[in-house]
Amino acid sequence: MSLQERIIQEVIKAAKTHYGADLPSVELQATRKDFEGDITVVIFPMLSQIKGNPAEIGQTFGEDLQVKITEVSSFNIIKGFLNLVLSDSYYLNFFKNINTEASYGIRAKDGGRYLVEYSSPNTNKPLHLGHIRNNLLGYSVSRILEAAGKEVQKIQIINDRGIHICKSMLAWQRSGKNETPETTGLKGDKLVGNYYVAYDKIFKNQVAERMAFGLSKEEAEKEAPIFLDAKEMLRKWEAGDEEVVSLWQTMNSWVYKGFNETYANLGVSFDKLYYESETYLLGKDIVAEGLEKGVFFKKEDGSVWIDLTEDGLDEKIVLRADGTSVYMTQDLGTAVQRAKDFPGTEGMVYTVGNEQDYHFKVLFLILKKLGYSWADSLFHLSYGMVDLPSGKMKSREGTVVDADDLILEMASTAEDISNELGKLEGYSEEEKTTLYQIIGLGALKYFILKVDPKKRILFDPKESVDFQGNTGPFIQYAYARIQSILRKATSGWESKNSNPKTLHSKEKELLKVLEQYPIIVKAAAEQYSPAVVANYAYELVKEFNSFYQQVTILGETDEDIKTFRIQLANKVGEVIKSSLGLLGIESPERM
RNA sequence: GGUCGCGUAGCUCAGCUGGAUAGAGCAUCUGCCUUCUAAGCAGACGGUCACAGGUUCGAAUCCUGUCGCGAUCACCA
Repeated sequence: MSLQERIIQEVIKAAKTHYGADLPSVELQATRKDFEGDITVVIFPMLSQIKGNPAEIGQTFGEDLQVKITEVSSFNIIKGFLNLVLSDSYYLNFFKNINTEASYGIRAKDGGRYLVEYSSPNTNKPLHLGHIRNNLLGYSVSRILEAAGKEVQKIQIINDRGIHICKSMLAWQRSGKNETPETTGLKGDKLVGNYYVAYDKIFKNQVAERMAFGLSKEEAEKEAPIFLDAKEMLRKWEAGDEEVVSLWQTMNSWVYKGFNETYANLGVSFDKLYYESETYLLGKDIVAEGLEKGVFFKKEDGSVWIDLTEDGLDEKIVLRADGTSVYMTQDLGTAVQRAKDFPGTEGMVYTVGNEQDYHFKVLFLILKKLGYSWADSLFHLSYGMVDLPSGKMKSREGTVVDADDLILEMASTAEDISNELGKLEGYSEEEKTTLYQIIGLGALKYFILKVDPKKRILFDPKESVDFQGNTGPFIQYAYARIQSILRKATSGWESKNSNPKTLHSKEKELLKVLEQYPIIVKAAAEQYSPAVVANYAYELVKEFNSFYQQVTILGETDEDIKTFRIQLANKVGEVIKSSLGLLGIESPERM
């Protein structure tokens, strides 16, 4: 039984013996820093059960607790708060327990499985900052769920089909230059992205020409020759036209190669890929099934709908009159497919921007109405857009922050700062390059992940991402400092026993933060929120820096205390590395 | 217009399953490198927690309304 549970039990007992009251629950919280103590019992909520003065009630409980629970060394009462001071031996004992634990805070696999879908970009545009947020979130949540004891399958659905792909293909054909990534030296996704832009340019010209002849914008867009050609190409693709399919495969392979490079640079990966071209027909069976069950209904024109007005939503189409799939049809199909591929899954997470909140609400509701037992385990990990000061990023207008460029820029900033500080003598050029990448990415990833996913992020390219204060490098730096100490420490400290009699207040504060780590991991998993982990890592490092500044480690003359401090620093380093790892951030040995 | 989300210091954000005097970072200012890495530490300055009601012993936190910002309400994905 944990100390918290024992305290609660004793308070309930004391309430019974002293006041004859049955407390339904007892509220405990960590004592605020400005007060003396470690754990606080809040007296106010008991006043409905126990009549009396909160201060006197607190006094009674405090006296009882001090006697019954040896770890409680003293107490004080301020207003209705009973602050309990825990003995140093409690914290020393806690440290002894975790000191030998290999991966403190990480739970062993409990047999449950989660699917986490993320990334899933269109294959006609290079990745930008918005995709970076998606990838970092999805990857980090996967790591967090693993740390909470789940087996995680990271999956991606590749949006490799549809009219948008045909547009790039068409523009490539028109240019007649037979350009390839090899001939141009461009990354494949960039090359294809250029053709998508080229298509749009032609399209816009054609629309403008027709509007000049008096057509409305809608009419002009529908009649633009290049758009009609794209539609024709899509028809050919669906019919399996050899030439079209072959070009489609070639251009897609260029894009995949480019994307994989970016994923590798970002440090994200996937366990299973679903291709939309292979799954877009799924879902029609489910629609048929739903019609039979009476969940869906057919309109006169033959299109199939679901009526969600009783649930406060609208009517939603699930199949077109001509029998072809809409977005919803596909998503129904892929969801069912996933449940088949991974039976017994505890949860499925969809990492998709918040502009699709409504879509997922409807999707989950439909699956539930269709009677799938796993429908309740679906979760839309919705996140806000990354906006520029000028507003939304639009690839067609060229107002995007390119993912590859940004990653390079971050590493280059890290290099500039490192050179200025000049602490890397002895490192080879190769080691330095790796380090700049680790620091630059650390800054970028932390910058994005420390923000609550729900909130939108404003990114100003003119103001570069910080490397000081509440940032990734700040946390990485603490890790590097700790490693430096460990390198200098006399070998053998790992296995030594250390039995300091008392604790420095900074040591105690540090141990309190360490004590939180398993709870933080659990909370982050429950909330699907890397931000919880990021804020914890920051708090831990702040506490460590303060300790480091005020307390000497290697200079300590008492061997027992010295060993303890080295071991404590080592443990802090481990937890920093572990928590940064949950964010997909690496911890450098030097910086 | 309907629905959903957000609104906390000049800026970027924590805190939100109700608890003590609302916390950090950046920016501005002041100290600290002859001692384990100054990407650091210690401090100063900075707040009508958008606004108005309500519930409560107690509200940044819960409820209602108003305002502001964003998203969405496609036989696009």
